[in-house]
Amino acid sequence: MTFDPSQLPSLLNPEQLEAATHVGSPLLVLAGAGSGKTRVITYRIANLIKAHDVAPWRILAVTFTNKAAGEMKERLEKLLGPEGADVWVSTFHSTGARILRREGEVIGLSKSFVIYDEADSLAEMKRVMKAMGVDSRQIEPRRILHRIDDAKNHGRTPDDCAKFPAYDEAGRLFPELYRRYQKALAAADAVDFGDLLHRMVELFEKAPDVLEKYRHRFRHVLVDEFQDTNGVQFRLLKMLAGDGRGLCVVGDDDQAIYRWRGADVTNLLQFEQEFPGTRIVKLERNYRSTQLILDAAHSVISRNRHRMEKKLWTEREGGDPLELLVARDERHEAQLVADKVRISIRDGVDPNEIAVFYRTNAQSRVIEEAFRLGRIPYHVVRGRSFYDRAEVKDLASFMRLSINPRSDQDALRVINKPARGIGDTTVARIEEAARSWGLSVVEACARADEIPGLNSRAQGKVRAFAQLIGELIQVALAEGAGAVAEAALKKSGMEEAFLADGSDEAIDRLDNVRELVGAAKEWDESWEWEPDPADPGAEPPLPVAAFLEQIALLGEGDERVQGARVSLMTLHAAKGLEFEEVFLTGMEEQVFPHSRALGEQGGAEEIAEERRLCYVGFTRAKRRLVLSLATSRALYGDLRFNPPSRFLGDVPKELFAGVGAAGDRVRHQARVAGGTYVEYDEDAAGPEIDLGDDDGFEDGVTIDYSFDQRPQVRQRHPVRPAVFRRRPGEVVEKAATLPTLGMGGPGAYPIGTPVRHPSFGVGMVEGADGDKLSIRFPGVGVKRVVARFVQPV
DNA sequence: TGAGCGTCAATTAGC
DNA sequence: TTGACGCTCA
Repeated sequence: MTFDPSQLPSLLNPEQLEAATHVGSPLLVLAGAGSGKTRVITYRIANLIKAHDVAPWRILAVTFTNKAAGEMKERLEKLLGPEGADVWVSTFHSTGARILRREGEVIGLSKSFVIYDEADSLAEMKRVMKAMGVDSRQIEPRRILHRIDDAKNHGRTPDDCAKFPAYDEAGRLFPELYRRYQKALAAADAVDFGDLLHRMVELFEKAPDVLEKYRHRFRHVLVDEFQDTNGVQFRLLKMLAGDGRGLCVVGDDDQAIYRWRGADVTNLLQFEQEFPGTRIVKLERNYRSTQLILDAAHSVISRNRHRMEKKLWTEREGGDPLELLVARDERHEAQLVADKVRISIRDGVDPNEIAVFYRTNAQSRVIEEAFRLGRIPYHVVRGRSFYDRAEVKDLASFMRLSINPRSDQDALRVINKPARGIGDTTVARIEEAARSWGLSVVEACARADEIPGLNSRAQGKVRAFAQLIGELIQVALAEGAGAVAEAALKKSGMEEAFLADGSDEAIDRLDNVRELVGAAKEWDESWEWEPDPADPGAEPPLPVAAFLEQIALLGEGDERVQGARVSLMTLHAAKGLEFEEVFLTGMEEQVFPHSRALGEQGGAEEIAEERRLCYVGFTRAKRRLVLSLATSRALYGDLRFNPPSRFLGDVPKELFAGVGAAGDRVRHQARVAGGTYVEYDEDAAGPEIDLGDDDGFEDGVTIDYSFDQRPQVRQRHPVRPAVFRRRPGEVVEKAATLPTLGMGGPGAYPIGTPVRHPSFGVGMVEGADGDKLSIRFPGVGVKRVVARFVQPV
């Protein structure tokens, strides 16, 4: 139970030991996949406390996800007992929330500010745009929010942004939108996720004494997944860590897969320059996978440039060869995977130790279907689906109003939920009144009789809403989170409305909100306010407030565990996990690497990131790695024939089982009905594609996949592709061949074909895309119509 | 208010 | 193909 530092040499390998015990200079731990980094971090913390007499509350350990933070806390408490609970282990964002909650008054935040999630922010931005008269169809609110987030990640205020030249309408409006958005947040006493970091910088800059307090307090700062840090996060770290003597960062540049989210690997790559005197420790010994899997992973990742050289090794030599499943199409692929999984389970593999990965969420559908059909228990690992449900958010909004009635966002969300006769017009009048009086929506509602334009019936309903919130406030002041949740559910009429509806869907929703009530009650039982040793005078927050903070920042969290099931997830979601058997599906160009990374806007860095993603996927596997691809795939409504992923080609074929392995030359041959042949050349980066003729079929497409000239798969695709594409969006062939769809009968519509359309008359085919034809009709112009609506003339 | 329909677009997703 | 969104009509 109690940790003894003298045991460390027997618990850790030499590199881990150094990482865990080195003190006196900044420390960068390059921790390869499966090298035991969490172990190192926890032992390091334990060692600081036990061997160096550092008070637990002087240590700050930052992670990216609540899950990681939770696991670390748990381990620490196991190692150190109650003392472990005094270490600040939290995400960047919770750290921000915690400090802002305490000190935010300096920058105009009350102690009860709310945290907006994306949906809240989006709604707020839409309102800002509307108020400014900006057409939200012309300028996407999402895009603006993204830019705001980006600005915050770089520490830029609206004024800073105004200094940059604007290239378009959106750019011209941006600073003002940003400014007004921030103003709206401030008025609502709210912050968004970006603010939790950005405003902390603001706080530290405005109040050096506050910064000094925390800098002095946190003698040791540890950061996990350091490759995922962005600009502000690094800035905050630098502020807190000073010269960096107490700073220890742990990360792996090969697992940097969040550049698109603002993460900047250069934080890691240039850490040494930033903090001279940095000690670098590499953890290359892997405790997870077989050597064979590591070799495969290395063959993929080693093609990236600009990486910190490292190579994983393990004592688990050899291992089972990789497997490659080549399927006709995505359904077949799912089928093959399901079959293999079923066999594994039958042979005794724990379903919880099996995972299926894919690049995009859309791919999960067919896999789920195959699993359902095959009666294989599975679950799809997603983000925070529970708390994102509309009904759950509604109830949470009521709860937020109970501690912060100024949050217009929440007020507007639930003012008519369930429907209580406060329509759009009434809401608009309330908003207008609130604006002119400088009051919040709830405050304005309380003065319903003074709002211009409301008839007495509307006044009554509006006043009742204000009263409802007033009652919830009373409950919040006197009782726990559970009581508030329950009161909100009952008094708002939500429960009644769901029951009155009675449909399966309504009952389902009711179950969800009841679950939130249950979660709040459970929270009340287990939560207790622990004063911070460094700040004993702080007064405890209301239990509801603490609960809401928790769920605002929480992901799926403690997902209710329900028995043995196979996990389905995206590659991104797979980071940090491990499984005995891993199935990596969709190993095709355009799918993985994703077309977005290959297209015009995709550069070398995008491909490199896809490659890292592949590396992450491979290194999740402990014992067995199965890769699969589909030679044809229905995507965005039409059929694509994607060559095998270049990542397959990177893996030496000796690592694969059976004849014909990846890395061989792959040749496709296809013939399209209607006499249209498509030439398809690919550069050497991907396998060689050759779509020729000579399949002997009248229509349909035949594709040969051969590996080293030995035919592996030869099959006829019964569906004829409308168009072949070389790159997304680019029509390669001039003629379009259409599937047999009703009226037109089999046949092609080459360019120049005259056709008749029931409403536009006779026109000439100019092109095709999917099952749509572009046809020029005299006097009408070019129309895109569904092929089955036209007939050849 | 909500169902129904046309249009448009189409990774990844942490807090 | 699917899904989200905004608009119209009952």
